[in-house]
Amino acid sequence: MTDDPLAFQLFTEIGIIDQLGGAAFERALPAGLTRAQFGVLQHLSRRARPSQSPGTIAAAMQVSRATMTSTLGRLAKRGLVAIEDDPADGRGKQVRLTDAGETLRQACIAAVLPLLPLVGQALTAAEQDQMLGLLRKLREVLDTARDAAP
Amino acid sequence: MTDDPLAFQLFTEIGIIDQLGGAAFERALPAGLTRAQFGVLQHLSRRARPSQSPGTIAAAMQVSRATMTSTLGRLAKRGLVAIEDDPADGRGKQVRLTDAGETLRQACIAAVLPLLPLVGQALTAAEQDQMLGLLRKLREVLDTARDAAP
DNA sequence: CCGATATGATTTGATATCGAACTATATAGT
DNA sequence: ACTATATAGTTCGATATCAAATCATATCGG
Repeated sequence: MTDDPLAFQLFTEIGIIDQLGGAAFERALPAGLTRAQFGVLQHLSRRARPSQSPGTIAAAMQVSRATMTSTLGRLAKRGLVAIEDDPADGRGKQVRLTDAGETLRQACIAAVLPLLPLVGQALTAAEQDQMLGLLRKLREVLDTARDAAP
Repeated sequence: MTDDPLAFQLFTEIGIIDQLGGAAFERALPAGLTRAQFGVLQHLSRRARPSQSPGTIAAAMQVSRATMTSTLGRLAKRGLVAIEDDPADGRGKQVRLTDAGETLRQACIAAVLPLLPLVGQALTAAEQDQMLGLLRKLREVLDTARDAAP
């Protein structure tokens, strides 16, 4: 069970943590919001530009445009974002957070904050820092490899 | 963008790495096999017991029984595993790897090995070791929290 | 100016995943 | 023995995700 190559084990652990952490996260989120949906709200609220194209958001979230179409559709149906035609480009759309979206986003933050100490229970601040550095290095290489391969 | 709590950033990186790594992995896998399917083949081949119940496999893979029903169904349809009634328990099933499944599993390993050096490109062996230790600590806490919460 | 190519978004069809409801069998408790 | 409860597996309806195909509009080249 532990005779796999180190790299294999790394991805196994990462996959499990993503699953466990994501599940805990969504359990805490109000109103049946999903991680993907919260991610979009969070992304939109952090941007200086009040409105972005679906493609830009998809790239930032590292998902395909097809996925983003579907997620944005659900958010729009709940009135959390507004999607309008881009006046500057007939093909494009522009997405912005509505007031309801911003309100719910803040509620999500509040709902999720209590989970954070859990990480502190596992790792000291120094360890978290260290881990973040390692994860970033790994992510950058994977990112580069992806751009190169297809 | 980086003013999130550390723990937040950790999970963000982990999510992205899981996505990028998983995508690269599945691109390398032959015959449109998925990570989930490969995981089951791999799990079955590593066990001393030649046959396991769906529930046991689901627990080992950290997914719900419902998910495993669906994945096993697809594997069985391709003849990679055999599913039979458990003679000792009228409710249960027993799953085992077929010869075709074992053959394909080995092909998967061969197809995927070339990806591993990618990790070495990002992290030294010592760093990988360190990271694995940190990931395991985090996973264990999340695992315990999950068992406690529901 | 127009045909060729590129780009933005959507649709379609597949897989994974979950929780909840359901079926069938097993086990416990009295 | 019989009812109550627990467990194994499946089914259902959502969501996320992707690749490929499609549609509309932009842009480029000549």
